[in-house]
Amino acid sequence: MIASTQTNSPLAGAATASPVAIATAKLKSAGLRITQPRLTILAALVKRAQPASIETIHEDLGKRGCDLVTVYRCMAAFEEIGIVRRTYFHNGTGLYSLSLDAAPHYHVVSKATDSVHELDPDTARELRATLTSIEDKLRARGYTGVSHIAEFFGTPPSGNRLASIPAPEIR
Amino acid sequence: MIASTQTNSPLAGAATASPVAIATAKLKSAGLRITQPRLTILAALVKRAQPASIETIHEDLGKRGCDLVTVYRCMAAFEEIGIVRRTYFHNGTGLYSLSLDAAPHYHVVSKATDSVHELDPDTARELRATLTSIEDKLRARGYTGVSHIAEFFGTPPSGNRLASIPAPEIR
DNA sequence: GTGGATGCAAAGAATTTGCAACCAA
DNA sequence: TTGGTTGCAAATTCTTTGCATCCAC
Repeated sequence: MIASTQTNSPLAGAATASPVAIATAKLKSAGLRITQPRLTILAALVKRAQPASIETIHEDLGKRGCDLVTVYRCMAAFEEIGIVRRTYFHNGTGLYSLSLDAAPHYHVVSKATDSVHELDPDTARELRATLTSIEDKLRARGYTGVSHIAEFFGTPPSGNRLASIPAPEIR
Repeated sequence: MIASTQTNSPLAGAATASPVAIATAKLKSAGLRITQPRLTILAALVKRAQPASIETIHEDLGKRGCDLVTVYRCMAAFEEIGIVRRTYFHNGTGLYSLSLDAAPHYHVVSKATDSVHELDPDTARELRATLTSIEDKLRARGYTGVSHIAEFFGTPPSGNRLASIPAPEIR
């Protein structure tokens, strides 16, 4: 679904298309403009590769950073056209991550530190299958605009505190 | 797990114990005090029987209502000892619901209205099994204080108010 | 009596909005 | 050119904190 929306993009079929290129193609096809702040934010998201707060993303921007408000607005726009997903920190603050592939990812968010670990592929696949089938069930019942969130919280074992990129697998 | 923590309560084994009585027993065994605001809040939670915002719960209190801040503090305390669960509305605001049984419930939260529908028992059971097994995996991996959230969002079909919300238990 | 709980006010954090200036298409 | 975007400031919303008073145990 996500991939198919860009078949008429100049980058379609380019297996090596960078995440930023894919995202900008989606921006364009959504009628949104490619601006410097957006490119910078996208680059930061790619680099971080895991859910991060608006605040964190803003800090990640560095020299070419834009206003915090712009990050909020961009993330809202990105979410709307499906290039980022929003999840939540244990206290309810929003966490955003790139979602250029159709398959959502799932994470274990540390309650203590701000580290985020991704579920291992097998576990994620199983969870995704379950959640997707429930979404389908809801659509069959007439629900529209169906989405979901699923997140795990916990304190990581002490040796595992490093939120590396890419996130360590948990099995 | 939750049920077993009150085996030494005077109410243990009483199949007819009211939700409020169960909750107060848990408060007592946690060393917390049984106050009028807490009793009123518990009653409101029982009556509503589905996730609600702090604001909504506060409004539900009516005549015997307490300060909004007290609701916040009580819900935090309740969550800590496991008699309520916190989930999230689509925009990230917290939603609380009683969780006196060990099995968490799952909901479809309407993006438009503030209605909340509970998943049917079979679907919930399947989802719960999947999520619980992942939690177990994390504990085996050394994580502590493991919990999760899982929530569905969508716009319900018009007229589908009957989407299996269990009749509110008021005893 | 005493420490936990509450109310009120005030602070804080997260997020949104208004509007003029700006710039991508 | 022109409407989408941005920055800055201010407003909102949600939640937490300080502290004196109060009350459950």
